[in-house]
Amino acid sequence: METKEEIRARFAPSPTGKVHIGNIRAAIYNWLFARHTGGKFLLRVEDTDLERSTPEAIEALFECMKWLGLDWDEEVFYQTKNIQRHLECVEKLLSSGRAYKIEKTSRDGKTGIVTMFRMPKEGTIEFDDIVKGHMAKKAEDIQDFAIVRSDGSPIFHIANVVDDIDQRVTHIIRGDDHVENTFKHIEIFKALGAPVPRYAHLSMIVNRQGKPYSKRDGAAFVGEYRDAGYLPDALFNYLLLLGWNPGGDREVISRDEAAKLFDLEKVHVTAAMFDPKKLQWMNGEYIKRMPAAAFKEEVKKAAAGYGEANHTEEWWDSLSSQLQTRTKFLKDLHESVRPFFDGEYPFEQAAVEKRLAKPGVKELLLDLAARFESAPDWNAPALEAIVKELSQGGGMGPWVHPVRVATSGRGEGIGLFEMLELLGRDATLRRMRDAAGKYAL
RNA sequence: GGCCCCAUCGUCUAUCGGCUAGGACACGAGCUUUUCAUGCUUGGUAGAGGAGUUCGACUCUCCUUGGGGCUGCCA
Repeated sequence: METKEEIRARFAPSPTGKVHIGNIRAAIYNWLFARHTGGKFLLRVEDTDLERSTPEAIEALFECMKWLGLDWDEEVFYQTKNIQRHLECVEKLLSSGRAYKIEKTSRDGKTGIVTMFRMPKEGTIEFDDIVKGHMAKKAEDIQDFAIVRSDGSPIFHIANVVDDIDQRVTHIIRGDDHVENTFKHIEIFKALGAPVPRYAHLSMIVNRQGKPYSKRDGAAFVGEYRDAGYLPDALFNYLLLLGWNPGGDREVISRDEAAKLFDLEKVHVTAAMFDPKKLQWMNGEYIKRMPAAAFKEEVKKAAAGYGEANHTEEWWDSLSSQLQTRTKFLKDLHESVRPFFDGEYPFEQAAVEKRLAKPGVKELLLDLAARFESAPDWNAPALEAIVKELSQGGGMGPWVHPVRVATSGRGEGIGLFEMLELLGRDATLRRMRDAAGKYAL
């Protein structure tokens, strides 16, 4: 009886300081596959490019993984620590005749001895890709290729395969750009007497022109989305949908649910175009679905530094519930929360011109301030009743707009009367009168 | 050039031979509304082209066209 093989998937980026969204999608699919199957998700750092693989770059990679909730199993595997093994395996290939040394001249004109891997000269190499299906290629169509440089350092092909053997990787889920390499790598696995893992090649994320999405097309790195205020779960969900869906019409899918439903076989073969608009929508969905308490914490965080007002929890609850449906990005909170606190707040030029710098507005504000002052209760319904009475059944716009700009400096925000309630009587009256003097005609 | 892969609304996609081709984003209209949103209702837009298989093809086969990938002492 054969014991059931443990599934081991891996994400093996070379750290460059920034993690590309296409790359992280591969990480997401690996993670999902491992979590779905109950297998292991391994992280291997292919840090053989000493120039770029700085400690900072590696740290940035970890950070990005953590931000997206991509926790890995076992210790991080560093490719540079396995160079001895790579070279040992090359020796084996050399002695079995599957590798040979030859003098070559590189593109930049330097001549030296490199070690080449010998491909078979006839027959076909084939494998069943979990997403692309059956793949076959005539051996004669693939050239022998270098595995050790003239300076003695192992090249990607051998390092990658040996590491996969040593990490006992059973499933290789990676970018489409590696399909051709797969035919080569399969031969190395065989030549080394190792079992050939299963492969799944993911299509690329492309731009409007159908070319691989790059930094020229917009934000291409995970860090940029974090800095722009995207929620990690929203990015995760959006990237997940770019090439896979659970069937039916479900779109907003939690990480756990995705892990439950994920199926590599249903991953699309076709390239997917990146749509920032839909990502933005997805982010809004996640903000709307945030637990109220969590959102309130974000509001408080955004307000930190605007002066210490002793607001009650009810006050914060009210503010944050008003804000939650109108917030597209958490980082916008810092600005939208500003008028609710004492101290300077900016007046938007356009809003001032449109709503305050008009004849009659000064009297209107002063008159309304007086009426507000004698309001029996300071709450939204009471204030609304006052304006409603003034408007005599017509629209409340002529009163509402100037008051909003006068008290917040901006043309938009949460419901006006809710805002005034939160602002309180003193601040509201003071601001209305100040603005009447400063800006209104 | 050679080899490999791909092809449904503008975009992401559902469909696994029966389709009046469904959903989401984006866009338009409307309702709700003090603003901005949310919410609700609603509109338009798709199977690259050509053969074949079949009672029946978006779904299967072939060709054409178009797109992408690879073709390094990069990964």
